[in-house]
Amino acid sequence: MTVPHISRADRRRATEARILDSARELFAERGFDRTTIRAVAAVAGVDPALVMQYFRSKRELFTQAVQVSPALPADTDGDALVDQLIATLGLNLGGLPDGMLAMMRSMLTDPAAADHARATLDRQIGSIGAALPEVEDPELRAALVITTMVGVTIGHQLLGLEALRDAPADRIATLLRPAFKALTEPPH
Amino acid sequence: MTVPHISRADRRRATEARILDSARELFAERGFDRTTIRAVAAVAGVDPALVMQYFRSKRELFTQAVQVSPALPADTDGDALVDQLIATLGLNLGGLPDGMLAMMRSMLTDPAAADHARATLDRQIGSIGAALPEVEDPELRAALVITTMVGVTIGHQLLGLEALRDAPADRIATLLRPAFKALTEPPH
DNA sequence: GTCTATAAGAGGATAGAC
DNA sequence: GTCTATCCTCTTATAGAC
Repeated sequence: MTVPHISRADRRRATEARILDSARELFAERGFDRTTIRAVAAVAGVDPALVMQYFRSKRELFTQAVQVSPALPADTDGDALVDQLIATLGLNLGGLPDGMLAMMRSMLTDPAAADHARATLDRQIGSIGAALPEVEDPELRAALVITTMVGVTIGHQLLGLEALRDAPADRIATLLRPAFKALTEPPH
Repeated sequence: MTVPHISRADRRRATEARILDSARELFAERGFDRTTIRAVAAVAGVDPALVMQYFRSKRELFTQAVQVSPALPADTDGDALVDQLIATLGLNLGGLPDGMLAMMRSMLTDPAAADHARATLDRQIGSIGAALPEVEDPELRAALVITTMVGVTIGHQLLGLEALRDAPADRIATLLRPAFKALTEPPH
């Protein structure tokens, strides 16, 4: 009977992953400052010192925890774009990955998270702006679309505003569609 | 020659106001957690212990610092509303009062600030929703308008996104107007 | 009334035992 | 490799001197 090959390296990776998951969860819930190494360790069921052993600092742990690909919008052009934006928003409202929530949660109070967020959002804005070639100020329009999504997501996921909490995601998407169209359309 | 009547009470009020201003400034810049009593005292040019003497705790200082009336939209109805929203946004982009910025800066990481923000935003949503009697889901639409303004304000004032930083406020307002109209209009 | 001194506690990081 | 013990810093808050 073959022994299952759970090497030390495997165990280590498993533990590391568990720590990372716990960290993401707590960072998403409380932000960078209020999340302690001790709390992360407690949730992961390990010793606090082990967390420091694996990741070298709290900052490093955070950096790795929020390292999630933000799913850049594929470069379709024109009308399909609005559909795609709405789809992305629907996903967002359905539940953003913890890594992304952690970044959003911390971006207003932690400078490093702010840099990360700025870079990510600027990239998305550039990408969307490039898909709007027929209008004036494509980048500005793209920025307004993205910040709208950020605002709605914050209101829904991070603040839990009454009027948004109960609303079904597809109803929100339906209402936002014409707004996005208006933002991305040339004046008629 | 009349002696200027600067009573002890007057001096005290002046000092208190200076502390409050410094606090607002720092809370708006760094958020609740990263603002220290010591830093507030330093900026105000007083002793840290004095800050504690006047306000009883850091929390109390914060509460008083963010106590700004959020300028509820007057209850006009229908089309004037969009104009008013745009005007408010224009003001926001021109520079929100520090008290408001402090609240926004902290609302994602400090539960008390989150409660305050939720209450304020819910109130504004209710007020705007009440001014949209002819459409379905007026509260949801109002929430989307408000969260859009929050998102744009965050991108502009708190994150300083490239594409928004350079844009003149009235250009932003012009682009957002049709989006707000779309959000507040019944389907045609 | 204002400041000095310090208590009290939290939390990140480290060294070394096992 | 994992945990114990501890260090060190920072910060709020308080007590008491001047």
